[in-house]
This record gives sequence, structure tokens and C-alpha cells, in this order.
Amino acid sequence: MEYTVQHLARLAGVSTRTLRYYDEIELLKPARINSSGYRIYGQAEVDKLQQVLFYRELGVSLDSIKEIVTAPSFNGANALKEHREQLLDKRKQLDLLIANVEKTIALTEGRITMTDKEKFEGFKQQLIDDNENNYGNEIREKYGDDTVNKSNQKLKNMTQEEHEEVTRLANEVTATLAEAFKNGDPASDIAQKAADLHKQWLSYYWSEYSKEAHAGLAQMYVDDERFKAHYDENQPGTAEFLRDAIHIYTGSKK
Amino acid sequence: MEYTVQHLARLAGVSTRTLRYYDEIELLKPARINSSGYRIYGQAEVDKLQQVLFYRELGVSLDSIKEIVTAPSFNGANALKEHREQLLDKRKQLDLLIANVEKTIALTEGRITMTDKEKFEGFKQQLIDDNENNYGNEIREKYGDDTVNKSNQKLKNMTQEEHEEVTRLANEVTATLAEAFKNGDPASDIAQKAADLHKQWLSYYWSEYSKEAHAGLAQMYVDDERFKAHYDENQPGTAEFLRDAIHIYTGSKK
DNA sequence: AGTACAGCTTTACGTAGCGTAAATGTCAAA
DNA sequence: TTTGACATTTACGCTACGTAAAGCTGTACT
Repeated sequence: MEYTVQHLARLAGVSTRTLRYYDEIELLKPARINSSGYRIYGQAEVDKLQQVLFYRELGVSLDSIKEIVTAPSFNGANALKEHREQLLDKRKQLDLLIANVEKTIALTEGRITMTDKEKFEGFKQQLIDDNENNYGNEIREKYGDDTVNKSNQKLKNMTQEEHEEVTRLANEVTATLAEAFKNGDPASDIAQKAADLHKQWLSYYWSEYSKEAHAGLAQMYVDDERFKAHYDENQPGTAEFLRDAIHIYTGSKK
Repeated sequence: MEYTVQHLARLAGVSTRTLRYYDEIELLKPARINSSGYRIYGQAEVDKLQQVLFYRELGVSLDSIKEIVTAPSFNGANALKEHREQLLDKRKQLDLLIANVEKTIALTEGRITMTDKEKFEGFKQQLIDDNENNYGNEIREKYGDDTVNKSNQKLKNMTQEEHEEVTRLANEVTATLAEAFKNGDPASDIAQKAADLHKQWLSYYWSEYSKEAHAGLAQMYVDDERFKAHYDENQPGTAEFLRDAIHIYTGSKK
């Protein structure tokens, strides 16, 4: 079956503009362009569009959808879990807003006269609170919010077995790393095995693994005192060692 | 006290860009511009900015804020109540989204293999449902969504006394209108009194009264069968009569 | 006086996801 | 052949600003 924009649009219940837009942003390209310049979609495109719309219905951004439906290595379930966290955050904020609005309505209805100054005072306090809630941002700004963000909020969503496996992996990383540190060569087999274990461990937290992000995280272990302290706990220098091993593992220039 | 952009921005905790933007959209203009073209704000502007930011914190759009803080006739409490309804709607949708996302996560985790087709089926159903939920839109499209929208959802938020008053007014409108209809002149004093009562009644539902909207609503009473049936219940022709009276009252060309 | 630097100005592009023209080419039916 | 339905690309509009860029003003220091 082949479809023109209009046909596909009607079939899927979207506008033709939407299909052209998806073409433009390379989310969904037509199978071919005919001699008149018309977009022609085939069965594969229909199926892909179904997927796209499915995720769109869940409120996922088109950018994320692109990753989900195009990158085969992408962990869709993890992406959805992240998305859920975002939605829950949104709802929390909404609830706060609603509470504030209702408070205000109650105030005006109760004829409690509140001067603008007073309003502003409360509002300023709120602003300050907001700022303080954002306090954790410095690190995020430094290493890209995703790096920190994604990992932090993931733990809660693991199943029992996943949690056990991830704990086991973490211990194995530590043990292997300590062993590798003894010979002092980050390029050694055992050090590389530690890097590989570290990658496996990471994969439980990240929805998409990339060498760049892995290498960046390794550098962060050295730069951030708290992480550094954790890895250096038994042997000072371990954080740097791990970084070097990971950088070799990921093929980063040293 | 006089402030430059920077000073006011720091005082209120916003960016200078924000202040320039508010100037641009005529939400908050500086008190004056000095000889060098600098924006100079005075005490009145500080106070107004406080109000603006207050409503902004509640998630009100700048457009609505403009109406609230500039139009003295504007009913701020009603506006807030509308806003609350919107927020509650948003939360409902969010909850639906979250439920769907969780369902999907559960499915993928439970290893229940769901073909894309099947996913799409459910999704299509959802689309249809959504469309059906939007069924009431024809009238809204015809008369501007606000006209219908705002009035429908307002009842729930009235206090006991407000409800009584609004019921009394509605009855008075009906009685006065019936009386006026007897002499058949929509320009007569009594017909104009009916129009005025109708306006008072309306004011309980609308956050901002305008002659145009009032006249439009009157026309709608004639065009929409349900409304027409309601007004014509005892005397056919009453809907048209009311429309004419209101059009004269609001000064619309006949 | 010269200069550095902070602070002000306007202009304008970018953001997400399309809606909505406008101007113009293509195809099948009457 | 004309009409009307459908296709194309280009481009502005929407929200609430962030973020340069390019240039003028005001104050302090040498």
C-alpha cells in the first residue's frame, strides 16, 4: 500500500502539516518522492508513524521520540520511566500552584485585605524557596543536566532483581578496580575489565550509553570531591585511575 | 525612589530582559525615559510589578495578567477561579497521561509482547475518545470558546449567597422580559430594564463584561435551538425580542 | 585627557510543534 | 479545456523570555 500525505494523514488522524513537519525534522521521511515531488509513504512508514504517535500520546517530546524509534540501541523502557518522573514532577508543581491559587481565592473571598507589599513578601519568600530548590544545579550545569539528572531519580523504579544485580555489579567494579590499581596500569586487562563492568553498571541508570558520556562521567569522578572521596576511600588515586582506564576503554584521547 | 532596569530587576528578582519585554508588550511601562534613553521606573511601577509577578507565580498568562492589573473593571477573583479550573483540567489530563505511561511500562516489563498494530489500535481508540470528548466544540467554535466555556464551569464555584442572588436575578430577568414582551417594543423602558438585569446576571458568570460579548450572546440565544427553546418556552418570539432589546441596550447597530 | 569597564540601548534569532496563509504546480473528472 | 481537489515550498505566528551582537553612556582610575 502506498499513501500520499493526505491519505496517511487521514489514516492516522493527523494534519498534513504534521507529516511535512516530521519530514522536515527527519523524524519520519517518506519512502520516496515521486516525479511530481509528492511524498509517497509505504507500509514501513505507516508502522513507524504509529509508533511515533503512540509515544506522542504519552507526552514524549518529538526529540525523544526520534531517539526511541530510530536508535535501535535505545532503551525505551528506561526512557519511559524517565518520562514518568518528569510527569510526576509536573504534577507536583501543578498541585502547588493549585494550592496557592486556592489560598489566594480564599483570601480575597474572606475579604482579608492584603496589601500588595504583603503579597510581595510572601511571593519573594516563595522565590527564594524556588531558588534554593534549584541549588543542586551547579554540577548539572557543569556536566550537562542529563548526566546527573537521569541517574539520580532512577533508583526508585528498579525491580527487586534489578536492584540486586546492580548492587552486585557495583561491588564487582570496586573489587576489580582495587585489584587493577595494584599493578598501576590503566591499560591492563584487569583495569579494562573494571571499565567494562562500570559500563554495565551504568547501563542500569542510563537509557542510552555513549562513550562520550561515559568518558565525561569518568572525568567528573575526579573533579567532584564527593565522587572522588568515594572512589579514593581505600586507595587515594583510584578515581584518577578509573578515569584513565575508562578513557582508554572508550578510546578518548588521553 | 527611582530605578533603572537593572536596579528594579534585582529588586524583584527578574532579568532585565523580562522588564524590557514587559515594556514591549505594554504590560509594564517605565515611568519615563531619561535624556539618554534609559528606562526609569518609579514607585508605582514597583508596585505594579509586584502584582504582575504575583499572578505570574500563580501560572496566569501575561495576557490575562495584563487584563487583571490594567482593567479596573476586571473581576480578579473570577479570573482566578477560571484559572483554577484550567489548572484542575490540566491535572486531570496529566493523571491520565501518567496512568497510560505506567500501563505501558508495566506491559513492557511484564514482557507482554504487544505488536505495534495492537498498540496503535488502543491508541486509535484513545484518539476517537478524545474526539468525542471534544464533541461540544461546534458551538464554541461558532461563538468563541470563551463565551461558552467560561460560563459552563463557573457555577460550582459560587458561594451560597451568590447562588441565591444569581437565581433571583435569573427569575427577575424572565419576569421582566415576559412583561416587556407584551408591549412588543424592545426599546421600551421595561425591555431595557430586562436587558440591564440580564447584564447583571451575566456578570456573575463572566470575569469581564463587554458590550460586544453581550450582544454576541444575545444573537446566540436566537441561533442555538436549545437556548431559543428555553426563552421561547412560554412565548414564542421571546428569544428574538431579548436579542433586540440587548442589541439596543449595548448600542449595536440593528 | 585618555581609557577601561560596567551598564544602558535596540535589533533580532532561537525555542516546540505545528496552524495558517500565500503562491504555484499536478492530476483526474466533466 | 476548465474546474476543483490535492500537492508543493516558503514563511510568519504563537509564549515568555535567553542570548548574542553592535553601539552609546556614565563613572572611576591613571
